[in-house]
Amino acid sequence: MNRKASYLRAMDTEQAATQLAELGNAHRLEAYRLLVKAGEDGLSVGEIQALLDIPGSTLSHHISRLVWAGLVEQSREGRSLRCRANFAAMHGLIGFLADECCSGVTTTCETPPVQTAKA
Amino acid sequence: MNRKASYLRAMDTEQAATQLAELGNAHRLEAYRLLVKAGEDGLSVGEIQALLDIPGSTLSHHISRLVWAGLVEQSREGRSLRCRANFAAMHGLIGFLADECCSGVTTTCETPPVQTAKA
DNA sequence: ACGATATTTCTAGAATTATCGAAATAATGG
DNA sequence: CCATTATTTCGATAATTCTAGAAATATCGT
Repeated sequence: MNRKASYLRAMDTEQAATQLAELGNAHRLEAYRLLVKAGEDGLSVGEIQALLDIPGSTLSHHISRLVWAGLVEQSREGRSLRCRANFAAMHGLIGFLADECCSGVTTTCETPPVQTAKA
Repeated sequence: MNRKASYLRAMDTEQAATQLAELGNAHRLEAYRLLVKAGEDGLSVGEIQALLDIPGSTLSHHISRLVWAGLVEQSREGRSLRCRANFAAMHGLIGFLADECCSGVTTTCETPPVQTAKA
């Protein structure tokens, strides 16, 4: 953890490793998946905390890492901080993994997924 | 790092996090990508070492983690240990990441990628 | 059995990460 | 301004990970 996400260039190994490492923790991965499910509406930190049931300081630590890695974005809404998955980053990461490996992989959603039900 | 890959069930968060964490290190990710590129031929540990230029003990440590996570498989060939990417695991992981997110993602290669040139 | 090659295991220090309570900061509504 | 809610920052500790040299193990050819 020593390099910020840039998005200016195609994903390099270091950036991909950074993002994979941040997703490589069960708490963070669960939080991230909740955000992916939530789509463009996102979730507040408190909502995530209620769903994951972990101490606030611990969750804050994990979310800040996801934000640092460029996988999650935050914006304040009153007293709450709303978190949203960065879908572009996700696609970039999947593309990186699939590159040189899975010729059939295509990611077609530029925007968040179809909203069926709120988390 | 406290749980072996099972493959008996659909990927769960813990297993996905384990595999993501193992890919979340630049040395391991580079080694893994070399193996993905190499396709079904794979590469020996020594060949990977020559390409990555890191001490043998360090590389051995990283490869053992990839093997432990189920991302790489090894088989002895004489004095060398041949390493191959586990493409099924890779597809499972990409599927897990894409699930609930990227409706357009499909991975179509069951077998290693088209062999164009050796690494 | 010996020597050479390939790779792992052992070991240990440095660095990073995870965890969480307590205190601090931010925003809102009286 | 005060109380309340939401979240982060601080601080401390335990645990894990990274790194790499040295020694050990495995395999082969002779």
